[in-house]
Amino acid sequence: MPSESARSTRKYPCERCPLHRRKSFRDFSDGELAFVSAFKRGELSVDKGATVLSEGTKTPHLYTVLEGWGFRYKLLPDGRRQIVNYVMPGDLVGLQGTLLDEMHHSVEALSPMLLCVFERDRLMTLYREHPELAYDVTWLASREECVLDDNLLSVGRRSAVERLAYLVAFLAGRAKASGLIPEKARPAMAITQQHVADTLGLSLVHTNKTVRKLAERKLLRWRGGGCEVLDEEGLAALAGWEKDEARPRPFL
Amino acid sequence: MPSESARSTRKYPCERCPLHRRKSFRDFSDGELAFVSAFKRGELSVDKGATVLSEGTKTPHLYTVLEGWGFRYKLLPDGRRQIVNYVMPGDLVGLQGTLLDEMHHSVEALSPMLLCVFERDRLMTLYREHPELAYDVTWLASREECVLDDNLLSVGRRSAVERLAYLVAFLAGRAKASGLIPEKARPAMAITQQHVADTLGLSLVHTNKTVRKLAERKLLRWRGGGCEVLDEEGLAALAGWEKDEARPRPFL
DNA sequence: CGTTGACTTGACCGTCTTCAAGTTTAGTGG
DNA sequence: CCACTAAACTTGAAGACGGTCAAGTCAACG
Repeated sequence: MPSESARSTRKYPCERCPLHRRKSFRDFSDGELAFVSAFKRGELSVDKGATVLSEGTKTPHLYTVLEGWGFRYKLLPDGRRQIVNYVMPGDLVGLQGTLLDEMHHSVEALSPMLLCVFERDRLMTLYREHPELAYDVTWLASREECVLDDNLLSVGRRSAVERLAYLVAFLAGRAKASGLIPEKARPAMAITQQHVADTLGLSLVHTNKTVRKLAERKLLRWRGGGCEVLDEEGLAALAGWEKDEARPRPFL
Repeated sequence: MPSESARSTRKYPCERCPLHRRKSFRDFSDGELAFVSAFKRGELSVDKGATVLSEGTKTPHLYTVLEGWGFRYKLLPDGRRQIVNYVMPGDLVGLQGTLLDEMHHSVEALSPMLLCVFERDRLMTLYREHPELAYDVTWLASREECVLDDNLLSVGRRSAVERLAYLVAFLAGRAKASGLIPEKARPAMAITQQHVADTLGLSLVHTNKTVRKLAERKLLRWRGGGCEVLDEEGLAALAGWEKDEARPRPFL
């Protein structure tokens, strides 16, 4: 039974999608679930450090992150790198490549990742048959835009200390909401100071000294190749930022 | 005849929409034209310097820029301002406010502007009845995301001179494609150095000195309250950037 | 002809970068 | 378990880039 065996290579059929279990994500109707289930064409799992999507290429795929996390980045010809955002469970990856024909950024895994695979050619079918889901796709694109606006404000107008505080609070908040890290425990994220530097538009050396400053103020701690958040509210206050309340959000 | 007089207050009925005339914008089918025509609820014209949309508010409207241009920006509590992008003819304004419930940025006019007014509550109808148009809306959101990625790369990783070169080339390219300025003539944009500073994440003083440097290199000229582009390719080369070819793009 | 907003300029200072070492940690094979 | 290696993190010193302060000039407008 080939179809059965093909099915069985999937870790998660849509009915048991790990995202549905989380209260921060919205529910599907039966019709939607059936459609998405058929829309899903497989799963992609990649190692930590692997490139998921590459600038300048055209993939036939579109993904939703199921497990793990990674980052989106762009490079200048001489190698300078800017991380523009992070991708976490529930995020749609590669939509730009689908709509604009070609990827304008790359995506790399920060941990082992599991992604749900869709086919870009069938996105129009989704738009035709499930307007509510199409609306959700636009919602996701719009929220990404909103996050980018915030990041731009940060990089353009905040000092190094404020930028770091904002980034850490932002990542911790999203990681909790997406189920990447437990909601109750102290947030901890496996990330390198080089990544932080490339996100904030700072040098590695200065990033290190800035981390040190926030550690002295007992707002965070750096240990074992990762960042531990000690005082989420203190960080947010320092950045002059308030997290918007987490209402159930859509996903595919 | 009230309905007649209501109609006549419009400068542009959709059949004579100034955007349709431009080759950089795609064509509507008859059905789409009819729908959009009914979707349109009015026109909004604002003076130079007026606030079109305000962070934290909820408008019942969604707009497409017909004439003029403006900028999107965010503020920190202490007044520091970051301009995140510019809006030009054909751009959809206020989509975030529609999907995310509340505006997360403000929009201000850089010239007198004329905007086409839609009602946010009817966007779902558009998604249900015209999937192709819904797809276009997502396309627009996706392209905005792409531009923001580029701006973030610029602010985070380019030097002041490179940043300015990139911005000017970027604005000139978009202004021509959107019909804001004539395609043939030397591009000139009425903008203040304070706006440029707030876009690039620089101080006004340093922006001025940077403008001066590019002027010495004969790449641009500042005169009469605006910026004149002398060497678009030289600017793009300096920024390490290449403009993507202009294929017909969607709009509402 | 005085006021206002935009642009200029110079001097000084601080943040952040670069360079050039370190040290610590985690992973690997003996 | 230990030695070896590579990657990540740390630290200090010197200097560049960009910020701040404080005066300007200039053009447009009433």
